Amino acid sequence: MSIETIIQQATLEAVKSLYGAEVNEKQVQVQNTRKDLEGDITVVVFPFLRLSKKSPELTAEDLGRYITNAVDFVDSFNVIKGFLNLEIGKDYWLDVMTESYNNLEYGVKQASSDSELVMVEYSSPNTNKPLHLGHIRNNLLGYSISEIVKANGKKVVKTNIVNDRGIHICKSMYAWQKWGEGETPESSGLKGDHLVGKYYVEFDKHYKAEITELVEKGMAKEDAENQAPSIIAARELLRKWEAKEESTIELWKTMNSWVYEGFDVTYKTLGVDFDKIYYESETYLVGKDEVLRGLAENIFYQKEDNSVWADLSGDGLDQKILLRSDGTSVYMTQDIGTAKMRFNDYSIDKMVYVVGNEQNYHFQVLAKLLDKLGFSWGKDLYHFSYGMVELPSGKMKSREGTVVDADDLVEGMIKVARDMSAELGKLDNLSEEDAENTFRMIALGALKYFILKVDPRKNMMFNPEESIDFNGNTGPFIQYTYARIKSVLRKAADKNISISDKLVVESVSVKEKDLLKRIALFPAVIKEAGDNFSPAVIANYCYELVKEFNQFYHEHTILGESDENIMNFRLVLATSVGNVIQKGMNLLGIEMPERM
RNA sequence: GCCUUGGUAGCUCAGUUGGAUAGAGCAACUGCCUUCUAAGCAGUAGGUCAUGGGUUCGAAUCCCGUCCAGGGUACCA
Repeated sequence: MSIETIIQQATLEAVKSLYGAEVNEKQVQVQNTRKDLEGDITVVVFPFLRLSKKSPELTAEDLGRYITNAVDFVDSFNVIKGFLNLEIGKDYWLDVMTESYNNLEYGVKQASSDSELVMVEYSSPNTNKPLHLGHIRNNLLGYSISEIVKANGKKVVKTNIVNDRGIHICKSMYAWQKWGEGETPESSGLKGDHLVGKYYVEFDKHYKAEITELVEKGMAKEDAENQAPSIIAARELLRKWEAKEESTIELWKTMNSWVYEGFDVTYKTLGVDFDKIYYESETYLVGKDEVLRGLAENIFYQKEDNSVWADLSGDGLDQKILLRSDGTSVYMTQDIGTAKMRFNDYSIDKMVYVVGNEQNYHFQVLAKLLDKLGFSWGKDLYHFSYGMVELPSGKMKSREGTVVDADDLVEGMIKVARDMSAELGKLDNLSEEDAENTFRMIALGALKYFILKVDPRKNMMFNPEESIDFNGNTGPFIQYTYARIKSVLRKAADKNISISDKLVVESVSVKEKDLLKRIALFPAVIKEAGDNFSPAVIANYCYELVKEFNQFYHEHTILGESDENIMNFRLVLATSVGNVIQKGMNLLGIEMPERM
């Protein structure tokens, strides 16, 4: 049980015993004591004043005396205004340290066979262009919350729904047919997804030019957009695809396979993975069947032009189209099919969709539709809605060439890590392979931390000019501290200093106690991150812990300490800090280098 | 128009279920490498928490209004 809970219970008892009144747990506010004041844990007594009918000071005195007597861990107390500050004895802190020292999984709950099964959908790329910075945020968030949910004792299935069909891929296919001259990833030296993306851009260029030309000839813009030769050709390809025309399917398969090879490289670089991948080409017909069933059961209705609609006006939403007048599927239809397949494949207790906040409305509607179709899990789906990544120039737009490509970004960061490392004269005695691996860890640590430390719900700003920092509140700062801890432990081992968790110390200093307070908080932090689906909670926690350790590290010697007990204590403390930050950063998908 | 999310230091961001004097990093300026790794540490400066009201012992936090910005809004995904 955490110290906060113990104090909370004790306060409840105290109020009951002293004033004869029951109070709600929520009225007991327990918090960490301000740094500059005496004490460790503070109880706010204002809520009890009307029960005690005394001044805040006297009420706090009453409670302080009671709690000090009742709880072994509490050594003493002081009162400032309406705040009761309790001092926790060293035994409690030593217990926390021993636990976090011995248990590498400290703070983490293990899943059991009857644990809840959570499916997390993330990434969900289109196959017509490479991944960019926005996808990076999606992938990192999806991977990280999967890890965090696991750490909260749930079973997790990571899934990816690949949007491999539709007009967008046909655009790339058409452009490649027309202007590609048989170019392949091998012949061009381009990564597969970049090659296909190149033809998507090529398509758009010609398409735009055709529209301009038609408009100049006096056609209305809307008509021009529908009658430009390129778009007509792309639609023709889509029709052939749906009719399973052999050469079209063949081309589609080939180009998609190029893209998948490219994506796999990017996923591997980012360190994300999936347990199960779905393809919309395999789910959209399932969705269509479900919609037709809904129509037969009068859940949906059909208009004169044969399009199928859902009326959600009774739920405070609008009319929503589910099948076009030509009978083809829309995005929503596919999501219904995908959901059905998933719930057939797994006994999912909770479904989480990691999708940008521009689709908030879509998922509101999806939940309602699934519910109407009789899927019990429909209304419980959780849309993990994250904000966009903005550039100083505004939104990322592929047409305007303002997208930040995922592969380029990572490549650039590795280069900066390498250069900076050389400048600082680090890692000179490592093998080239080990050094390269470390640069990669640092670069990705910087990128991942930069993205995950901000509240996922908010839009975030990324300035490519200034790029991502390696100093201050960053991933590398945390990795650096970790590497130094490892270095101390290596040196201790070299000197044959054995570390024991049988701790014999007279007292715990203020700085040491601050560190132990943080460590004691770790299980609660994991829970909070899990409850709120927020990697940022973990990131900011790790930073605070590391910052405090760095201050400690500069003020105290560890290996040079003359008192053997104190040296042993500090080695255990350093190890505990190392364990906790490694675990925390791993929940963010960030690897920790032994040296840097 | 309607729905929705946000606005905290020059910039990027934290800020626990309403609690004590508003917190970091970057950028600027000052110190500190013969001391376990200076990707570090210590310090200076920088704030009308968009704005006006309300709720109460107490508001960046909760409620209402206003301004500004982002997103969505029926055959794109």
